[in-house]
Amino acid sequence: MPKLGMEPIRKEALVKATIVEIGRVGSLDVTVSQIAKRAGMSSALAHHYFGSKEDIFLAAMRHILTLYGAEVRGALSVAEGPEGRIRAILRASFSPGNFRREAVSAWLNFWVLAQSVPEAKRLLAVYQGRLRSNLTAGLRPLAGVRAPAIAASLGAMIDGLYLREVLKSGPPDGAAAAELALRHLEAELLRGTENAG
Amino acid sequence: MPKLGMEPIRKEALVKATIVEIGRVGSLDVTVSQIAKRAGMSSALAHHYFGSKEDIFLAAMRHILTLYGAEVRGALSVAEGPEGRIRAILRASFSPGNFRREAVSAWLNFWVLAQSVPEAKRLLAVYQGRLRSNLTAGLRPLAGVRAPAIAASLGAMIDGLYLREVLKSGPPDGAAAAELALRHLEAELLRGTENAG
DNA sequence: AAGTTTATTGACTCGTCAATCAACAAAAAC
DNA sequence: GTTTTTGTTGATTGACGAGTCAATAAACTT
Repeated sequence: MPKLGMEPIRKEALVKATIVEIGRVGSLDVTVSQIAKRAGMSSALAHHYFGSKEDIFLAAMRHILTLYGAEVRGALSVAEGPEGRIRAILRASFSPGNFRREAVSAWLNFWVLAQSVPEAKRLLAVYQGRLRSNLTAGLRPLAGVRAPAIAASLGAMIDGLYLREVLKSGPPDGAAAAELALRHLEAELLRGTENAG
Repeated sequence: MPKLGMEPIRKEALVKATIVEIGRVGSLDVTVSQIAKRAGMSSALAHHYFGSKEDIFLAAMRHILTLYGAEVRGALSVAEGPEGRIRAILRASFSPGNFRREAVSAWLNFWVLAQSVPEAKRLLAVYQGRLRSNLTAGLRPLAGVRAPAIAASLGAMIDGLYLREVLKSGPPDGAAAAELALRHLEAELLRGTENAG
């Protein structure tokens, strides 16, 4: 009993199933059949809607990036003042959702994927560019011309803290990571005032 | 004409070939046959010396970690003074060797591997522990009781800068990354003196 | 010299998996 | 009401790959 307009529904189900499976296995070694089964359809249908396995992965990556982007935008929309905006970005970056097994596996594997799949690399560049842009905008009133430089180092700090938190044994602590990032920012701003004064 | 004592030679050749292949492909999707071929032997022999493909990967990971450790030790051995020791660690961490394709792929994939293979996770923890310990020791004379905290953030900064440098388009610039890490350190130390004074 | 250990590989097994295809079903268009 | 479009799957193909094994050969032991 084929209902019409299934395509977007099926695609979304496949994307979500892909992320879950990657999280379950911890790598990209997931079969199209596994994904399709979790999404409640045959593997043939997965191939029908997405042309290939790689296309499924890329769609999943876009979805993860979209989720993250939405989280940042949501946090920014209720933030007040420059420091509030920076805090909002940190809160979004270190939110519990980003530490769920699926998200962690997704990010780590997308970094690997970016090594060999140009489109994956492009997507990651888009994400990094947006993060840098958001940080720079938030920092401008606080750091003036030094905003871009501080945004760059803060961006690296965010990635590094995330990686640490994710690789360490035991439950990740996003709040602690955000705290450390803020301390880094404070230190950088402090040097700015010293140089300026 | 089987010469005796081939085992260590074969194993080393396999480990190096594994790293090269991972670098070439950009992922762990390398076959034992590919590795064995590059190492100049049959795949059966690879299975003979290492029990399984996973064992080969873990040996390769140990090798990468050993290389990195040796680089750090070498740089430390000629370093003078606390700041010199920190600089040495940064120089080793951002050395050109760590930005070679093989090393990059190795690190990224080992992070992924650590998600599902406990031994891989353990090895990464050893590496992180050593880095933290080295940084803390070097920072002690500069930062006193704040040394451990600064070491933690500097460690995250190192990983984050490495990741950025590795994921960005264009040739990586280890020197620039080391420079940013040093600036971060300066900022942290500056705050320390302010609080102390 | 007979037996054991080490080195080595080609051939093989057994499984898996991405991708394709033929076929079927229902809705829409004409 | 027939044709076309959309949805769907079971079955199949074709390839590949990890791991095993029997067989061969050289060294070392006794």
